[in-house]
Amino acid sequence: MTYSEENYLKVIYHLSLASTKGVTTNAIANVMESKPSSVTDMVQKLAEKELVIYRKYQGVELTDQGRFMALMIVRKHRLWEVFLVDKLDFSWDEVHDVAEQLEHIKSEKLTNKLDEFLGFPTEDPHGDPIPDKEGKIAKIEKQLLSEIPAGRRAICVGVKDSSSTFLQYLDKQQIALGSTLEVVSKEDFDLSLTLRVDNKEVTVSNKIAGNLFVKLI
Amino acid sequence: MTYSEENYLKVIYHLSLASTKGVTTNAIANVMESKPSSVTDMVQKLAEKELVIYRKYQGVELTDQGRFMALMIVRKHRLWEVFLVDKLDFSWDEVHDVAEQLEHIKSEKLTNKLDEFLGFPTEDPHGDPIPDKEGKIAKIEKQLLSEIPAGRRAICVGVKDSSSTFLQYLDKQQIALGSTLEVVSKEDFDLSLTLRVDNKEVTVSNKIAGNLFVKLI
DNA sequence: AAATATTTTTAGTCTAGCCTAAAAATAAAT
DNA sequence: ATTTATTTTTAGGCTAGACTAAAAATATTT
Ligand SMILES: [Mn+2]
Ligand SMILES: [Mn+2]
Ligand SMILES: [Mn+2]
Ligand SMILES: [Mn+2]
Repeated sequence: MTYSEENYLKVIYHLSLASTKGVTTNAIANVMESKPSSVTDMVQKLAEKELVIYRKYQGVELTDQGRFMALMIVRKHRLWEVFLVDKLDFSWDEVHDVAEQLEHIKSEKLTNKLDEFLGFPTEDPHGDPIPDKEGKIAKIEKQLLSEIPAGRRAICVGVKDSSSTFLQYLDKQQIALGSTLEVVSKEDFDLSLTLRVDNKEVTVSNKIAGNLFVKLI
Repeated sequence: MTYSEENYLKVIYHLSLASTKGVTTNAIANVMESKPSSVTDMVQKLAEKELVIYRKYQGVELTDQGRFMALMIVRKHRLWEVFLVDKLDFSWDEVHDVAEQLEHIKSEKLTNKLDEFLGFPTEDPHGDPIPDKEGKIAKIEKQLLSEIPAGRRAICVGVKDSSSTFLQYLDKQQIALGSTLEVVSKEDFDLSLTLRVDNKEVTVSNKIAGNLFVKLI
């Protein structure tokens, strides 16, 4: 498995979570910031290796083997993110690019020892679940903050967008995983929300609320 | 800097320690398990980038910039080896291959935070010195065990060969870094040595003794 | 249903990093 | 000082993984 093949598998895995149909060539190209023709090439190679099922013009789906490989990459990515934050004091907006590299290190022993060293974490610093060594991944109970009606309280449990601009915005608003958010009111006009966080009121746009995962309490 | 360029620089660095002259094409090809023609190719690219000085048929030497880059790769390699042994309970014969991968991770912050997390170690699990972030590397005082005369005592401080067969042999003989070795006698015929280690006597061949670094006490 | 737009695939190129085989330079032996 | 052996370089090829441009298939409008 090359570095590049691993990246394709991971992207296909993430895209396949969003839709039940086959993952399209263009969608992959967009995420990878490459060209559809390059994607077609690679997808045909992955099909040769039986990591995906490919039918011309119909997109691709992961095989069981392909999904397992993708999950192992996701596992490594998220474990390394935990390592960086918990052990090396990185902040949650600094870990992604380094984890993109570390996820390709090939050593089962390393992955499993790291998992143990970190205390078998179940979630990464962004609230995403960490697959175990068998590829089992917990389904985390969560909704988007934008779907919560006024008057309800919820705990922040994850982010949909984990770009550093978004994460730094949350830091500035003092919103972290585990924070309790009360939806004070919701504007009909732009769907912006007024929240109470730590006894302070903040207003966030619908776009912000649509990228924060919460759990009602 | 590609993965491959980094490997070349590192190999050139290691070979340049052994001889004062330019590092030869064949020597590089041997270590890299590749062909001299491939080496010539790459060496010309590195010369373009001013990482080495190359004169046809005369071998290469690192420039200051090239040496610094090589040292940063060596630094990462050895820090990761310490991490694997100290934090993840790898044994000293299991770390090299994984460190070969980890040494290519590009993040100064990661390297320096890791260094700090490990308590700024000065040596790796094989007794090799770890360059600091400026590229300074301590010269460790050491001799080969094969050069120690009978009757003297010495502390084991490093290995020249760090193949897992050799390291496992040392484990079996209960020789570790820090062990005190007394040279009880030396055979004239084959230069084999009888040592006292932990009040037990062991006989080791000249080949073994030629791969163990010690410091007289 | 036909026309138009979009998506996807194919065909052909390019570069990095490897290779083999042949030529050129250097080193060693006679 | 030649001849012979070794080392190194050049020339030409191959594959992975990207690209552009053109063709083919599918989706959307009219
Ligand atoms: Mn990430
Ligand atoms: Mn994450
Ligand atoms: Mn090593
Ligand atoms: Mn080492």
